[in-house]
Amino acid sequence: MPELPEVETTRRGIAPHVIEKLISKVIIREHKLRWQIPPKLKQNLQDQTFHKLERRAKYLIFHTDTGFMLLHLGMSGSLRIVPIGIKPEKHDHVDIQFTTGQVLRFRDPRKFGSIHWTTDEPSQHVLLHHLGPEPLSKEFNTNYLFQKSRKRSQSVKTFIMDSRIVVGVGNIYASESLFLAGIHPKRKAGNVSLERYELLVAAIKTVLKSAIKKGGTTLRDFVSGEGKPGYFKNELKAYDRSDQPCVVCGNLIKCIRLGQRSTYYCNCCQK
DNA sequence: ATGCGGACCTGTTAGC
DNA sequence: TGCTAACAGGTCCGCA
Repeated sequence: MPELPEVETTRRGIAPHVIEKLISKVIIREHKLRWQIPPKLKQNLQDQTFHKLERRAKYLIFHTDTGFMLLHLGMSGSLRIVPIGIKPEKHDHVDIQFTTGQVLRFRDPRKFGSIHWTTDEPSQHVLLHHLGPEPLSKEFNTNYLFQKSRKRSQSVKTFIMDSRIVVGVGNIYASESLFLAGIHPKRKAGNVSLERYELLVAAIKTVLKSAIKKGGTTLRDFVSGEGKPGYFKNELKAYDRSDQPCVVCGNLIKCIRLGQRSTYYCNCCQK
């Protein structure tokens, strides 16, 4: 369930259990996720300690004395803290055990997630260096987005989902942000005014912040290992609401495909 | 350079 | 009820 708020929630949830704890054992049951897990990961982590856990886009960056482990949850990945001794289930691919008696467990049924190791500055990593600004940073502002959008013919929705433009806007929050900003998802990015980009930037920040806040309420679930899905579902105004009345005008929410992804909007409120 | 479609996987659900 | 097809929160790659 990882969009940016879920990744951030995961980071906050697991950090107290993994930071400055001694790693006693690493178990890799499935080496091939989206890419091969580095064969040396095990020995790199053995007897090490994570000093810092950062998030960049949807990547989690674990700092050690000798390098960095980068982890992406893909579409179906999750990280849990469980006590040592709990039997792994079918899609529990990686365990990192600590001398505290706890295990950081990586589960990913669809195997779209990935784990990497780098000794370079993580921002220079081949998968990170091209990334656009964080949506909640000052760098991501009206002028930036407006400039980037000029002469773009693609839809504004696929535009804001492009990680080179801005990171962390996934399929759910793209629909939600455009709804909040009153912009039709199919409109050409180059054809949206400065004034409306101001609304969109504000909407993206508002939606993500509020979802992170909601995610905060499920920290306990993440940590204990029983993640309750759908905790923000009732906050959604457009996503997954096909044929249900728009909360603003009452017209039925529509669903179309854009870039092979379901896209929800109100034909009356979004122009 | 930009933008699109395909690919990677498995689980769940809708439809016949 | 049982099988099949479509679809799911991401994002990289290659081609036009």
